[in-house]
Amino acid sequence: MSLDGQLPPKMRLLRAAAELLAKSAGAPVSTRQITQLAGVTAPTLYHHFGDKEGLFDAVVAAGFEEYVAGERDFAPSGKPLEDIRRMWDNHVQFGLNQPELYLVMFGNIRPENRPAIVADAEALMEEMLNKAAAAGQLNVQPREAARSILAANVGVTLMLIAEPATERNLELSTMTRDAMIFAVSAEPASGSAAGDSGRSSVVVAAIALNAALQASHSDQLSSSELKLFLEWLHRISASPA
Amino acid sequence: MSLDGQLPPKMRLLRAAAELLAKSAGAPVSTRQITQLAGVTAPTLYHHFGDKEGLFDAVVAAGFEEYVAGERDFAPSGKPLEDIRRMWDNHVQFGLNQPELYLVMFGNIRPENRPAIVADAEALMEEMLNKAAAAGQLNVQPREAARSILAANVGVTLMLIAEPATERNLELSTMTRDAMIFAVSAEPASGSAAGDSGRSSVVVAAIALNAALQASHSDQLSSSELKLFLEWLHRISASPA
DNA sequence: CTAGCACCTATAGCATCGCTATATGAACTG
DNA sequence: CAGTTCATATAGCGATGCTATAGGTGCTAG
Repeated sequence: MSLDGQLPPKMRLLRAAAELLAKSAGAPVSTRQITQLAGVTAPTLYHHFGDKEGLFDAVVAAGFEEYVAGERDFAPSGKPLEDIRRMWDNHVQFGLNQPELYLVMFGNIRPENRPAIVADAEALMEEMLNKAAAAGQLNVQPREAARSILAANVGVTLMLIAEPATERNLELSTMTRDAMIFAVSAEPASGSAAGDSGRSSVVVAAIALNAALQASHSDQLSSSELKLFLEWLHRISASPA
Repeated sequence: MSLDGQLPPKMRLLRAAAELLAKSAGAPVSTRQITQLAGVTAPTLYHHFGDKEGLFDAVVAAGFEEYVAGERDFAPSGKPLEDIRRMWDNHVQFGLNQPELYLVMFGNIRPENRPAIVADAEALMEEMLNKAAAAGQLNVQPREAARSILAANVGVTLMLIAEPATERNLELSTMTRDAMIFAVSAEPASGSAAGDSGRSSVVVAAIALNAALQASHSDQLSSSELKLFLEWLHRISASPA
């Protein structure tokens, strides 16, 4: 009805679905609404997307690419940990800007459904954490750290979405963010009398070396040697604090 | 059909809904399924609960009371922070035991829908944190700490639910849990750090690890393994830029 | 005992939902 | 121009959430 531009119906369906999904606050969006807004009839939808969920997945995928693009845009700050902070903030902002989309992406994930997007988000975070690890700023395995940080990031975003926009307190985000990053980083942390929270420098160095090795393809060791070497490295860096 | 006990229809509807919701993995549950299992016809449902969502809310409320009861059961440990750890673990376990119920409770929360349950959960956590604060073990306001911890707790639980049960790694939970508790506790801490020492390469990391390994007698590797490991480390360290 | 009354439940059906069997048109290929 | 493939439309099926209406059930009052 209003999206009758010259765009191909597939695109019009995507936009219509995204638009309806965005404005209808939580209420279910019917395929008939979508097809009508797109100026198309039902079979067209099912021809292109197979399923209502297929269409929604496509919308989510598009939104996710936008999200990833936003995350990748500002990487080049020299400080990896600072980049992770911005990544966190960007994640939260994305969720608050498009709450419905975000809820579909992260609020309804079920085992068989789609760990795909979550896995991508984890990979993105891990990639950034690898730089921190290579710089010796990481206390734990990048993968574990990425999962942990992302989990907290999602939890905070969901909680912020849940409360009315007027009384959203972003301090919840920054506080949790810094708590997670601090707990994961190899910063001084020192001075604490209780002091077993920081891990030994062996572990930190091993983690750093591991990340550095995987980043640069050193040819000082044969592949079989490297394999064993990495295994030992992993054993060291996985040792309990 | 099978829940024809002498229980009143209202209770039978609740149990039928809970049972169907629990076993149907994510698939939508129809009112017809529920009423049939409860041995009741449609209007009965709407007379008692007004709405399908009303019925689900009742199920959620019942489940939440069970959850709260579980949380309150073991409070009396002398150490508040230890209690919070158990509270966290109990939360995660509840989510993993009844994933569908949990997803309805925490996965779909929208501003107008029901911050009620979340608020209750926050209050529960805050109550426990107040004891920690009274003992001088807290670094921030109990309310903020409660919100932050609960957000991370929900995020972790959702992430664990999202991945197949076979490869669930509970270490994600304990790691995030301890990170949050540590960041909130009255240790020196100081959340955001700025310290960055220059970026390091494979060589630098290897040298660092070498030094660290020789300084501390790690027992993760046998002596023969360690010897070969150090040799390789040396080879890497000696490699040209 | 019966009349009234509030409560609870059943019959039947509406509007809408996601989806599809089938057919028609357009566009490219030989 | 014939044949094939892709894309859209017509019409309708089964299932869904929900309801207008009516029919029992148990009570207390007369």
